[in-house]
Amino acid sequence: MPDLSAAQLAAISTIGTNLQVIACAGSGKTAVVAQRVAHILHDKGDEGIRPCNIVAFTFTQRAAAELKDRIYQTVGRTTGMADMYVGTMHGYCLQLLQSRLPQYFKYSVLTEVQARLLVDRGYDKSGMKLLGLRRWVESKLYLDVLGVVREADVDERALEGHPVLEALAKYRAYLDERRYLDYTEILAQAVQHLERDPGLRRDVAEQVKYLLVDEYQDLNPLQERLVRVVHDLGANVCVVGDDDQAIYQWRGSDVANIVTFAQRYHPVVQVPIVENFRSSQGVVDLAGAVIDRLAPGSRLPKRMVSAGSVPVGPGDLLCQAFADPVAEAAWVARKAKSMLGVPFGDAPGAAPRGLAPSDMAVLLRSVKGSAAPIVDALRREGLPVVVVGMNTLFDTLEAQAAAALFQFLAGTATERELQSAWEQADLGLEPAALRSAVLLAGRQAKALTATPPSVANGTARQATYSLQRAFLTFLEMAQLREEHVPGGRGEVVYYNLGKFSQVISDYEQVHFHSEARQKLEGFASFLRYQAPGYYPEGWQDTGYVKPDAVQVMTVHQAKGLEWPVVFLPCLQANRFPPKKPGGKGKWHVIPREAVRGADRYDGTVADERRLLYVALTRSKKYLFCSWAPDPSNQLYRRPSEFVPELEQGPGVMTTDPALQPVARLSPAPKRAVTNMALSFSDLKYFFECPYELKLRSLYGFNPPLDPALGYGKSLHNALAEVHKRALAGEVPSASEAAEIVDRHLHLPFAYPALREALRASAVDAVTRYLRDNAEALPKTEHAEQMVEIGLGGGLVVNGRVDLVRRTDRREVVVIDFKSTERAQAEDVSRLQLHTYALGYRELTGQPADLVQVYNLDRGELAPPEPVDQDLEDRTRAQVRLAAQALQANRLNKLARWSKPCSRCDVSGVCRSAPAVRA
DNA sequence: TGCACGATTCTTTTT
DNA sequence: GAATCGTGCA
Repeated sequence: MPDLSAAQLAAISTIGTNLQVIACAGSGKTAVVAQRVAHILHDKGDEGIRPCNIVAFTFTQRAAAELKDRIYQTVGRTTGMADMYVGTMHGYCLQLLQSRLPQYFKYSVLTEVQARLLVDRGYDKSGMKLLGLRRWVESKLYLDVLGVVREADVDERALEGHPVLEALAKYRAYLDERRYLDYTEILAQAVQHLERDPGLRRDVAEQVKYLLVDEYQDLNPLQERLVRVVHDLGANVCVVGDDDQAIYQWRGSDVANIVTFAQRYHPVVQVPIVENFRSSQGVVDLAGAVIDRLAPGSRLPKRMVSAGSVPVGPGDLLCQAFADPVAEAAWVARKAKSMLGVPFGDAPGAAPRGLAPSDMAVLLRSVKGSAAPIVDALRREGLPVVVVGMNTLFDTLEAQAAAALFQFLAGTATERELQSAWEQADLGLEPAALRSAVLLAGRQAKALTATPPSVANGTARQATYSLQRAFLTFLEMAQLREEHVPGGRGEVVYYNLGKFSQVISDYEQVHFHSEARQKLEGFASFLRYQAPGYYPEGWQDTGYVKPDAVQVMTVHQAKGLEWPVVFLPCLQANRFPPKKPGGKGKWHVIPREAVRGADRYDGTVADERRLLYVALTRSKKYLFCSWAPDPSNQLYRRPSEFVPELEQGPGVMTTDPALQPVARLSPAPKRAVTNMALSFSDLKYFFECPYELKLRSLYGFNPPLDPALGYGKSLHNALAEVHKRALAGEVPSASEAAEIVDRHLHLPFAYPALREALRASAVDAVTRYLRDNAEALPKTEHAEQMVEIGLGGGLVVNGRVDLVRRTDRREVVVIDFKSTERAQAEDVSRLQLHTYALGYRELTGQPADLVQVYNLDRGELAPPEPVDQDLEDRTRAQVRLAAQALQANRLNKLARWSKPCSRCDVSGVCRSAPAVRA
């Protein structure tokens, strides 16, 4: 940590009043926030302030991980850190709902795609029909509209009698009926309960004493209501942000929040931190010149100054024009290559190192429209490239092959087409194996046509047709193996097929009960017409490994990141700023005047200017802007309106002087501290089989939905309620079991007979548990307790302990519940328990004495096992080993077919069962 | 220079 | 469905 500036010190030490930190780009605000947390804990510890009294909101999970890591580094090992909330607002609200309000235990969260599928499935029930929007084609718009109505500052009077309100009510009832929350609903429900529910208000008032809000300029009105209500419950509020970096208005963020904060909260101390420690004087001056052209009234007055140690040199800042995009891309690639090994000092006084590919980024307004020529050129120069967020799934041959399987099963593709799609994909399959997979699919298709749909709703159990099983079976029959895919494409191919498996899951979760033929036909047409548009941007890669590569991404994605070298190409008119999209929009559905500040959704030149400002301030030293007319497209023939001011900006040259540095070093990537948060379930998979973890968590292969799915969780939730009530001093009696089970039982995929059977066994289990544990329950110490184990080096393991209680002899016992739904190897659950014991120690500073497993199906408490230091050390070492394997992407298959393989749902794409192999 | 017309294109993304 | 381009005409 470098010496703190006066402004930074002021921000850190102001804890007595509300605080607004106006943090310019590169002002070291993460460090400031972390230090402020440390200061609060240190200073207010005597007054009883503990980590659990502090809540910090970030905008993204990535930012949360970074902040958390920084706090850990700054605060050091303090007990109870797992109780400090550092994360997104959505995460906090969900946790609030699901830890304090039992009616929410059984709810699950829908992704955007799933919400859309659900709306299309229930066109009428979802309320969409009321607005006269077209099914499938306009469901995205419908959800956008519902988002605005729930998240914006809506003028109720202007909307009175408008059908959108009725539609929203229907949509909410529909979600409720299916026990779902969508992202907006998480916030909306939490805010509503916080504003109205006295019990919850009391709890939160008691708990939250300090609230930190990062990226405050990006909050929308609903999120601001959350901050307001927590403040009104007595929390000290500190908001950190920079109005110049507000780039999410089109999503409803309201800069007015940050501009008027001091008028709306009091008392408030405002601390501007205008020193930029990141960039050279040249970058700071250029960015300053750009942002100073914003209309003065709309921003907080400030002037960023350079406070870092990075020197400026001639040719550091360029803004060039090229003949066409290909020439531009070629220059970018050549320049990037020539920057390799250029000496660069990361910190004042630090020995310079040679720049590596990962020190460079190419920032674009839109990856989709502009990335291709640049990525090609970089690859041609032999530079490793990572493109974030480009949707390529349905363009890949393997995804098309997977889609062909379902087209074939649905009768919309021929056997020939199926076979050839898989041959085209070139996955290294044995012809005979592929042939047998195709033939089996053919037999399945035939069987489906033979069964008339009318028998579908017979009284007997209708075997549900599983799309996922069809997919996995096909892959198994075809004997697909990652290591047999030619050309080193195994990892990519598996990643894409894993994503496809998630597409199936999304569809099947919503259409689970459809009759086989209908389900197939529906899915096939979904794949053909909808899916490419439903999955707009590729998912962030989930790998833990960060390759040393040039990053290509959008400016939005670059927010909060920094590089020594930044390229900002494709500065064309109609691209940056982009031309307005046409089509039916929100304002065709809801009247503009009903939404306060409706204009901000549309995007203005000012927004684009802020976006440009964000792009420029990502650079530490080298900043290469450029544009070129695109002769193939009449829209993109002129330069962006920002190009002239960049060209005339302070210190900018319009041709590359191409000065060679005196001495080049060999490229050495900055040793990145990779923060890694592992969940207990990751660890569980890892210890069972590292490759299973890879297939499931990294690639995303999902098992077929089980009709009994949700039973284990329901039981778990029922017991969670029992324990929470016990903690509150109110132990339920065995006669309440049925009532408790009914509150928590949620079996979305069970047919009626199964549901009844499972309900009966759940009531049994809970009754038995309440009866057998009547005396032990009052000794509950923690239920559903979050624990966290810091292993150093940015590595954190977190999870939730089912139950901690005291024995008659006052020993602390950590208990985990098991139901046979997902039985697991003995040694794995032992390890898990000992990890929990470690977590308990980190949480309380006290060791746990015993660990124990309670089998819910049999109502049996296994003999307790003592925790000893030696076991703890071994567990710690083992967890660290797992993390290292994950970081190194060393997730290998088990040596041979073994017992876990027979239970593994995804073994079909890993290895053959012994019988088949013979 | 101003206007009508047809052709061509349509971003950003977290939870 | 609408924004914006180039083209052709007055």
